[in-house]
Amino acid sequence: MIIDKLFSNFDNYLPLNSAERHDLAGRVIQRKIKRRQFILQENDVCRHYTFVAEGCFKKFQVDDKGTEHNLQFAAEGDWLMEIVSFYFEKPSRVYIEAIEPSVIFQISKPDLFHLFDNNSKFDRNFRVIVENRLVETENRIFQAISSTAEERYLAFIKQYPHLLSRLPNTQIASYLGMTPEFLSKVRKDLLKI
Amino acid sequence: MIIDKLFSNFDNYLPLNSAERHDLAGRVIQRKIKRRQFILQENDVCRHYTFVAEGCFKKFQVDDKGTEHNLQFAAEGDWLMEIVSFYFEKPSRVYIEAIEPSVIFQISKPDLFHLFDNNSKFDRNFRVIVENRLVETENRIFQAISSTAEERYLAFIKQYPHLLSRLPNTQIASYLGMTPEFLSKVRKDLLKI
DNA sequence: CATTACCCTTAATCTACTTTAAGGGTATTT
DNA sequence: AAATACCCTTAAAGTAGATTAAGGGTAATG
Repeated sequence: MIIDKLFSNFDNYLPLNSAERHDLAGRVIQRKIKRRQFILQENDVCRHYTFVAEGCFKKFQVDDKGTEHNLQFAAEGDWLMEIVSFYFEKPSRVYIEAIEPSVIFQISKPDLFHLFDNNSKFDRNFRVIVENRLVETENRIFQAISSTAEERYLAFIKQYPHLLSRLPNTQIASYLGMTPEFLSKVRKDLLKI
Repeated sequence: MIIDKLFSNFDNYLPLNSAERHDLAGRVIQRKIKRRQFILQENDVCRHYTFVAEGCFKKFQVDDKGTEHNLQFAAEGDWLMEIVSFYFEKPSRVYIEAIEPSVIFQISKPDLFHLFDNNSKFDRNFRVIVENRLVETENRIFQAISSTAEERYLAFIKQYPHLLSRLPNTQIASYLGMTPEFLSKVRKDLLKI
């Protein structure tokens, strides 16, 4: 069953017993998402926490010139959200779009808060999910302000080897904060060594 | 009383009643920190969540060449932590140093978990503290990968006007990912317009 | 009071990265 | 099968920002 991927994700934190799994299953919605389909657009309110069971998404923001900048990729086993929009019901500044045909589980704010109120293990688990995300973003900031384009690309390869073959280089360049042309040069120079 | 600054910080989330304030007060340690004093060094384990009641800190990471890169400033009312180090008791990769004489409140992991276990309001509040931090870091990533040095400096002025006069430009340049010399140029060019 | 340690600025030179333009390859759609 | 939309690469020219070096100002320290 595909929902087992959701259950076993919690084994990384505080694992759920069968009653808790049942509670969770009753509160999530399973959805099939096509390639190029958006599950969140700018100015919409983010109504769900999303767990990716299969496939891959990109979360990105668009600047004044209309250029997209990827903030996060999320593949199998990853969580996705736009926190301010979700908790404060503000319009989202980001888009979330499927890069591959995907299967996700989504949970709404009322359902999530119901879980929080009935069992503090959910509070704890979702705090850890956010904490993990914070660790990733702080690492990225350090790299963005301290590394060259080549160093950032090498760090990406090391951290996300499973994504490398699945993503077009244009998307990786956007994530790493450089142009696709320059990424192409970086890759060529690395082969020479 | 200076501890009221800690209590009233929670008014931004779920405010504490007097019993909860009493519980919290019994679990935090108040410390006076001198300018240039470190409260966390690389390779030490981060044993506390820190709340800044007075003064200002910088959290930074050092690259291979020995250059410091500021990840965060924390002044009155801000929270500071090195999440991975704190929760997993791993050696910290960052330093935290006082920029001004400061007063802080610190809470250890056992004391924090005691609060979590006895009252889920603390779980909830500390989740929101981490969420707020995540929002800030995601905004910074977007700026780091999409903006010029001038745009990043203008955004900094707008977001942290209270820090501008308290920090030397060398520290701001390190936070924004540029050299102090170039920040000086950016500031000069802005005056001309 | 003298001295050292920062800190800010300016300017010349250098380089990492962007922009623009173009050509060929491979999916996706019709 | 043709047409369109992506995608990757290369290369020339342009620019944002780094590096190096130097001078002067002001705050911390003996």
